[in-house]
Amino acid sequence: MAGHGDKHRQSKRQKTSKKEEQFADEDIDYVEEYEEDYQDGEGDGLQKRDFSKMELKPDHFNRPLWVCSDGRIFLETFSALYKQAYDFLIAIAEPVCRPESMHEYNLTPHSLYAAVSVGLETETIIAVLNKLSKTKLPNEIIDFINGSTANYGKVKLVLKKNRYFVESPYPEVLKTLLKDAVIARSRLHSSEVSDIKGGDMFTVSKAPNEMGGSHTELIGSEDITAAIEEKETHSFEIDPAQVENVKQRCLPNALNYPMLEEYDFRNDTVNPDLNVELKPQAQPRPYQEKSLSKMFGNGRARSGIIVLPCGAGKSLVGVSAACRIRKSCLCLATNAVSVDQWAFQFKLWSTIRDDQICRFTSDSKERFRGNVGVVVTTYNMVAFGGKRSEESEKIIEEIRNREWGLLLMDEVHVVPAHMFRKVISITKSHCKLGLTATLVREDERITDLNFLIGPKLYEANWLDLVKGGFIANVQCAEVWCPMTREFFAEYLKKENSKKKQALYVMNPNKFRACEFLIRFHEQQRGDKIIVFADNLFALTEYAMKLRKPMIYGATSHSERTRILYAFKHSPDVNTVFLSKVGDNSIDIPEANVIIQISSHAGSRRQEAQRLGRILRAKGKHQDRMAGGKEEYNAFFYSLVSNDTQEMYYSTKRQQFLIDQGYSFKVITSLPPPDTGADLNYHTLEDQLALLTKVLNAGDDAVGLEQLEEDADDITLLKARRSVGSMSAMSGASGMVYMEYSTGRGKQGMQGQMKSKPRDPTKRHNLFKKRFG
DNA sequence: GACCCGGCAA
DNA sequence: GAATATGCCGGGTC
Repeated sequence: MAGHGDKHRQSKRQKTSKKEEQFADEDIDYVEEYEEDYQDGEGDGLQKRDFSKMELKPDHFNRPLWVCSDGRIFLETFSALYKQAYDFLIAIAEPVCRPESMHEYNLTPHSLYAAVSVGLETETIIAVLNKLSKTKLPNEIIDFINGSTANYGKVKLVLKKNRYFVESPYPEVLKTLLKDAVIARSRLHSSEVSDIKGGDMFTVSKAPNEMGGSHTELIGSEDITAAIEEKETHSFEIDPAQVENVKQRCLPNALNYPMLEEYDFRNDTVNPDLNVELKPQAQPRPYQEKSLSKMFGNGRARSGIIVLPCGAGKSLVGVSAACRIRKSCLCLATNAVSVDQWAFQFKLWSTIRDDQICRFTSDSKERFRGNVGVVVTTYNMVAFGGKRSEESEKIIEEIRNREWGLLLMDEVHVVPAHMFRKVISITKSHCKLGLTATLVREDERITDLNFLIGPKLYEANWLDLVKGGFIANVQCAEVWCPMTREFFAEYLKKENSKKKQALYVMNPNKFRACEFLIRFHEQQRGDKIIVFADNLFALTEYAMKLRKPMIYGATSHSERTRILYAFKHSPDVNTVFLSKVGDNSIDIPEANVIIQISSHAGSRRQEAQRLGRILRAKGKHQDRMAGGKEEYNAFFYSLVSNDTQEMYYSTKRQQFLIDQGYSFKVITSLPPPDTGADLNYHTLEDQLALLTKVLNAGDDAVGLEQLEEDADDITLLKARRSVGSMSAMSGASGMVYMEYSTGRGKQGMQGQMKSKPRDPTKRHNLFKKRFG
């Protein structure tokens, strides 16, 4: 326990100098061919950025960054300084696109806010950026950084005895803030202050003795020194109900005095300590350690968001944070299953006793004795507006009235913003930590999260985690399935988009591609496969025809667990069909292949979530990767019907995967030519029968009873052995059907260029956007 | 106490 | 804007 702590108590100054030392000491063995490689790429039209007007430093090839005057930054990932540059960039800028060889970042007021929040200072940012840049920093950039960060860190939001105070060493700053109508209106006039001048007086307190002798590890930290010099802090109280509004007014895009929320938990004598620590076997991985160091970098606990892929061990980060703060902790999850998991994780990683932790859901209302502990519950439970049971009423009152040291929020990206607001205004916490796998959400409310919780403290690069073997190495592919003549004719006729959808999802060629992939992965590789479909009709049809078990909303809980158990343990059940249920609550670490046959219009979040299902490192295949040679151990396929609306949606969604740095391919003929006679819907007759069925189903929807019967039928099947012919896979193992590829890999770019289609109009939108 | 169902909300 | 899944509650059965 103490061992971990010590590392984070280093002063910022020490850290900076250490970093600079590294830069200086780094024996850069720069190979010139890298440079040529890069020039080639550029020449090919890879990224037509005009760097020519910039003045290169003489030793530019030692430096990994291109900094443009508009705030964009490009990082060469093959540079010897990549690691340091990456850590630095991720702290000061937003990642835009992170493929294999060249990352793109964006410098924004928000990202700089986040940088300052984790302790970086204006001068440091400029100095390090300059050091890493191939060119002299554009003046615009220097001005931008100065202008954006000048006000940062001057105002703090502090919770004391259940009351909120805006605090600053600079009374004139507080006056500036109070000129804002919203903030002025939110101010509470504390009775202790003689308020003669009508609002100009602040509560003045001597700087608390927090930086006195006992906490020597803090000496040297610059904002502490600043506080010592000031000696006094000034503050005014605000209405707890207005906290959100006040915070919003202070953001970079408004008054530009963003409020830091830091919790000086070591000196909190009001709230009782929670006597828990990490068990010795809880050894955080390097990136987990790094995210914690961002949070606790100056000996206090910062509020903010940590982004780690699914399966990378978010819960250990959460539990570690709670163990470091050692105060009461409220842990919020999205559903009851997740609540159980969190309670389990707390007991697994920490020394917490059963009577110090309790779950609070609709069907388990545990209550802890004593005045301090951990409560795990759902967002719903806290934000619930309807009638509550008597028991719930009591517990929720306790939650409202208590002062929480840590508010731990799981999967922040899936929680609706209004729910968030409610939860945050109901609970009073000193520190909020949001955990998420991705900050992408279609409604673009990420900025809300930034001020509701705090800035992004750390974001792991997925590719680095892949290389470290912490998560699976995923091959993503889009499979283009030509519509059959008859289906396409009907598709063109239909006006109703729902019917159009039914037609392109049920496209026989798509079905055959799906069947082919299932066989290939089950039989050639022994993989475990999940097939996703949002469309219930399609899901049922596919599952029944292929005689595979499926789970959807109406599947009972016991049935779900039965199917999942079989999927995990039976060698005969290797494929399961899931509706949207699988997007969130169901966790299936065994699966390493995902096939999407239909999905919702352009939801990148959904995509990321599904990908997360297969991301955790696959033990069985892990060894192969350790051998040094890169090998895929997980696969993600999106099946798309050519020339339909799906093409458009799909394109938008796949862009996300590429930006995340996944290897990505387009496959244009599945099953491979001259194969597939043994797959379903091989004959025109069968295809037409399917067409009739689809068209009829559109009119009178499949009755629920029918659906239930079908479902029963399927679950019976799972006991039997699937009867597909095993010998029919000839020619399949060669994977010769790949046509275009992009993303990472040494052949990545060159391969791409060579196989680029001649006729640009025939190019997929994806490539138009990136290379056109 | 474990499970199931319908109604309701967001 | 419709459709879909989920959670909470209360009320049931076994």
